[in-house]
Amino acid sequence: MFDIFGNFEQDLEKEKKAMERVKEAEIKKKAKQYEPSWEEVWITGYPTSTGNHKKGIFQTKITGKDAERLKAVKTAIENEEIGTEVESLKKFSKSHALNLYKKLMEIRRAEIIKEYIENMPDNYHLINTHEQMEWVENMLDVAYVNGQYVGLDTETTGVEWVDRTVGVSISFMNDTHVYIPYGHVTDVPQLTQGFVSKKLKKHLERQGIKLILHNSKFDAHMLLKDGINIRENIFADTMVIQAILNENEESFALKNIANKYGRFFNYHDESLTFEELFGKNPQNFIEADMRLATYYASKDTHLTLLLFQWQLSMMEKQPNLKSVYFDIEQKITPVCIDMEDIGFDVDFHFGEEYKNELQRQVDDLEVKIKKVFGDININSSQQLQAVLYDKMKLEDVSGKRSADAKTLKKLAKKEPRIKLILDYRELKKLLSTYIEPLPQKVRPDTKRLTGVFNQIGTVTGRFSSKDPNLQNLPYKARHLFKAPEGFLIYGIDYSQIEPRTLASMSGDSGLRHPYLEGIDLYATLASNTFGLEYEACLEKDDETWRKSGLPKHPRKMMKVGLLASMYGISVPSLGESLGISVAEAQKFMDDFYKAYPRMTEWMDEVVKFAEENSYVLTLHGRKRRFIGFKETARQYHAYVRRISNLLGRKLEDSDNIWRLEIPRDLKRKFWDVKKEYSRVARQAVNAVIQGSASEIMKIAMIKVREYLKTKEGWKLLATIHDELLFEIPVTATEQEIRELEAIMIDAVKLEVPIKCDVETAQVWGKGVPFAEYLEKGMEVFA
DNA sequence: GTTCCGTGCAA
DNA sequence: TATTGCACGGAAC
Repeated sequence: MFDIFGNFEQDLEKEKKAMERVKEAEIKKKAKQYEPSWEEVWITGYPTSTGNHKKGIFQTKITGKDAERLKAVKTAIENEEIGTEVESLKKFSKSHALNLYKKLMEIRRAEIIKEYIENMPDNYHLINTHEQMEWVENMLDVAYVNGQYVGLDTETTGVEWVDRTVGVSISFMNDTHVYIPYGHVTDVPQLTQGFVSKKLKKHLERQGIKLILHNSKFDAHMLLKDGINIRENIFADTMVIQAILNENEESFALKNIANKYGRFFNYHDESLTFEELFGKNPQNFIEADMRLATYYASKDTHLTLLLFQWQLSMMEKQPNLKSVYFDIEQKITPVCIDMEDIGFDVDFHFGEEYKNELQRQVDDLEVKIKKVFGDININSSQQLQAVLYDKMKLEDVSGKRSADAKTLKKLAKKEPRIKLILDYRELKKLLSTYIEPLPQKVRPDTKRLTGVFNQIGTVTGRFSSKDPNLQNLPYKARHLFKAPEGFLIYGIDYSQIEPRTLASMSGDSGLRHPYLEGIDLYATLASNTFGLEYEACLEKDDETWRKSGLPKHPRKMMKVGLLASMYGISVPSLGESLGISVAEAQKFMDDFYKAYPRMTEWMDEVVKFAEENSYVLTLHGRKRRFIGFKETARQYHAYVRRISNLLGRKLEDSDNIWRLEIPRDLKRKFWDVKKEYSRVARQAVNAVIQGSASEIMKIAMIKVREYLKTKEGWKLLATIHDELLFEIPVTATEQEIRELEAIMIDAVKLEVPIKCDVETAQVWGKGVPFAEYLEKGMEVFA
């Protein structure tokens, strides 16, 4: 009986399923015939023949660059610049769109090239005869005699040390712009490199000619290979000036600056970049139509001259900035060129030995680690996380499954074998980032290792360094660099330059006191903050502070504490880094600020200034701008007032916002604004101190360069923020070294004395105090 | 090949 | 939930 019903039910079920299949088939058929709309393809998506939903292109995961490309393609198709190139929009996928982007760029490029050639301005000239060269020389003469600006730029085979100049463009104030090729691959006649170099050398090295370039260091290095030294005549570098006018600039490429500000100097052009025109391979430029090359090259110097004149007018309105450029940055450029040209002497023998030794140790550790943690790639944080947190089930102390050194050190307390990974990381980093690659990066022509120093590499005024970064070499990697036979390396560093700057600028007599008296800064600060005797705060006294109940040695606390106040650290972070409780950290900072009221007041004033002006000023008038801070500050203070009203009392900095009895939504909004406000407030105070200290160094470097000109064989090798490195003949006298030190000390007059420490070394990083070297002689290095 | 992320070095 | 930087290796596209 049940069977019958069972069968019946089964039949019914079959029937139902059959009908569903028909329905599905119909849907599929419909979907197959379905032609998605333009909107669906890009934005909303549409149903597919398999019954799934096809996502719109913008609904899929897209990286920033691709998003831009896709938008460009969409717009180009909508404007009928290109077609979709598919029969059905169903075939229009993201990858198809990205392919279309390449085509689109190709079409635009061809279009622009054609246009450039057709519309060549009649004041752009190709120079390829002796008569024309004579004409150019005449104009250079006139410009020199009349003190007129001369725009200058080189075209090259690339940006490496092995690359060479293939042509030079020059722009004159009479609106004449020329390109002189000598290394192109072309049927068009060219003057020879030797001829052009000889002629240009005569004019470009003439003392006082006012050369205007964009990224002048590059051209200076390139021209030097043809025997032309322009570094003394770089009157203005428009890239550097732009950084003084706006340190927040997204891109300092000439074309980008021109596109952004061109309307202010009557330059209307959606100019393409070199890469957009010629692709990544410089060879394409060298082989390009000479008319196009002339157009492109001439336009660059033309543009540079126009940009400079606009920048000059902007600096006239802000005299501080004008002097920051002409008194500091302009004169720093040749110092950079010197350093980049000289470089370090490398100890290849030591490098080879050390490399092999490190390699052995790394291999050894790798074997041990794989035995313990399995066959994983130790360099992969992802794989390491999986082993530590999933396989070994270690406690996630960071809350983020971190595998960084800080976290691993904590984990190592429960699992000592993690120490192997820490050791591996340390040695592997040293080997693969420094010891192995650095010796290979020496310049082929000089066999010395040169880096690039960027005078506008930071928003505060400090230098940055790259290729390689000579400012962050670990101690052990510094040993790769030595003084050549007959020379010594000298390191002269400013002692506590940032605290001194703070003491000077804030006018806090308490802060100035230890410097004026020549006693220990941190012990003095600790003495005043904790109310202990000065003597008890020196680190040789390890007893008094214990009895007083302080959590750490007061001098050590003070070192971190002062740094904390200059960086604007949060109290919990200070507690963390000192290993004390938040309450203890809070009390510490309260006491510190109370002991140095003028310093505290000054910091508040800096923030207040930033709130009112959206920028702060350094000692020499450099600006650090915080766009939008006025508004952030307004919102922040409005929230503080609102919350204070709700609480019926003043909201304190030490209040924990999350524990207050106010609406949750308000807490979140306040938290976000406060975060941004505090971040900028920290940056503002730090920018004044760091920026002013960096100016002292820059001014010192300018004066040092003049001094070195009077010495045979003395070289400035590098700047590491508060330190200068020199290569100096062993024959140098104490008197001479003291003169050099004095130049740094006297570079800028502060309200406190400035002090330097001098170190002498044969190998970088293995130096001894100068006094010790004087006493013991070369023996001291044995 | 490009780009992002995590990590780690310096003052 | 600390300022300013740059380089490397892995991973995803």
